[in-house]
Amino acid sequence: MQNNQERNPPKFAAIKEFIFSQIESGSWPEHSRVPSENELCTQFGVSRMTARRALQELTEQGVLYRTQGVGSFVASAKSQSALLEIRNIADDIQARGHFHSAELVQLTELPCPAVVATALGLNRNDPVFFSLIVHYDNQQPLQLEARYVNPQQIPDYLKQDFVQQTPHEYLSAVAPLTEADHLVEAVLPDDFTCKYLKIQKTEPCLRLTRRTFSRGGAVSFAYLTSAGSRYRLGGHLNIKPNHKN
Amino acid sequence: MQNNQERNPPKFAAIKEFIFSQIESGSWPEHSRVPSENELCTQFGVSRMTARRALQELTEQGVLYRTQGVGSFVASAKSQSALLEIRNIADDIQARGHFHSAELVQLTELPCPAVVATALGLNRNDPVFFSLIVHYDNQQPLQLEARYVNPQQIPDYLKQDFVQQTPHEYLSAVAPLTEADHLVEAVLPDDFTCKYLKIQKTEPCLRLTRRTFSRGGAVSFAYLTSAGSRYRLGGHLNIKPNHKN
DNA sequence: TGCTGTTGATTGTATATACAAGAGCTTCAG
DNA sequence: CTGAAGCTCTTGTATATACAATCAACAGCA
Repeated sequence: MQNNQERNPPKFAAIKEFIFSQIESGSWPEHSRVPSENELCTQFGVSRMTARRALQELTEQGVLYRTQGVGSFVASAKSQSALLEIRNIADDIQARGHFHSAELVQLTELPCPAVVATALGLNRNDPVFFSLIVHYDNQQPLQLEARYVNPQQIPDYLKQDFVQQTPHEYLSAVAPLTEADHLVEAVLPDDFTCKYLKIQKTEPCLRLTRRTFSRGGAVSFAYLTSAGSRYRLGGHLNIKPNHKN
Repeated sequence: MQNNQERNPPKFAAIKEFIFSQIESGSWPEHSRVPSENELCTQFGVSRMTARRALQELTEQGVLYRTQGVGSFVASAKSQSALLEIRNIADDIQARGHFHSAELVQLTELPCPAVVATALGLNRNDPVFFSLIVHYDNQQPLQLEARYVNPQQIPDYLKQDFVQQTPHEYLSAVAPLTEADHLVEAVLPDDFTCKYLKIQKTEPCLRLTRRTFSRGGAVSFAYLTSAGSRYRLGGHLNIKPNHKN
């Protein structure tokens, strides 16, 4: 795997990439059927065991699920990534600028996901501003933040610090969350997170959520995703109450 | 997998169990060679692809590692699980009793692991008491606790609640940790955790550590492992400062 | 001694084939 | 109309075979 010197790209890898790209581009939506083993055989001119291996590995990676006697299907985005759907937009807007130890890699407008709508008191599919920020600590990517901003609260938002907090300040800001929010969960990283945090697909991550408020109401909602192993050193995750407002 | 009704136990599974049992019992120590694919073919009277599948899956599970041209070897216990070494003892002592919503599934004495020695102020390989506790919430396994108890502090330990705290109380007790401890990390579950929390190998877990103290010093050290998905409902992880001492 | 090439063992990839098991559908008898 | 039987497609397991790629060890030569 690590010694892949373009010697002889395996056929099953090509099939995997084909299937993954179809899902990634949205051509094959959630829970839709993917070609059966035999169909892949004829499409790619390979034996069934080779086609099978591609489907098998994608299943182990959580991209597909299969049922004997029925077929293979695209797993839900929830099990893959909430960010997968916007990945195609992101590649164009990388590296917008540097602010302290953080980097804004994406800034766009999106229809509001359900979770965010609830958190910000908006309606589903109302427009929200979406930004993606990588936080660094001594040149090492430490945390990926997906931030949704309430457009109705932009004036208040601009008064807040944007990307100027250190990662430690971000983490210590978690405490004043309301009970309705997820506090922390463990997830497998999506491709986006892998890319920016420079980790493997199999390395579990920590995800925290944070809401900020002003007198006018909820201003922003953010997912803060960190590589689990980056926090095994003592002191990083020194959560303490931090009620400033 | 879940519909294993003893219909037709696959041959590759039998080979996997054989290899795993050899490692578990210590017959095949770390980094020792395991039989090659062809050797397993003749030993078990199967084809190479079947023997290969057994080795392959054990490699994916972190039990073995393989090198082309060389062979297959037993992975270090560190990459498997710190609990693997005592798994053979555990099966006998399951379901000792029920205390509220927790179940003590193992109780034994062990040489002190390095991490625990540091946490409790003991020397490496000093004897410690080890207990394994499954916490339930409404019949659903919620958390697996691996608790190491300082034998020198047993009197103080017996004064503390044993398995009578609710999972929520356990989590809220995290706050008074010293900075030297890991607070929270995301890990992939070992076989033990899979078994007791009824989750898949691929579902990432949250792991917290907790130390308890008395006037005499550190009393116990525990790993608290929870299925990540179990805590996505609001309110479970309501961490707040809880300095009772 | 030191280097090179060969050889054998082992794992990686791939094909062709076969049968079992599960799920959905059609057909047909009652 | 209903239920049972059968058909077909799908995935799961298994075999036999072949070649490629990698590594260790050995033999032979300078």
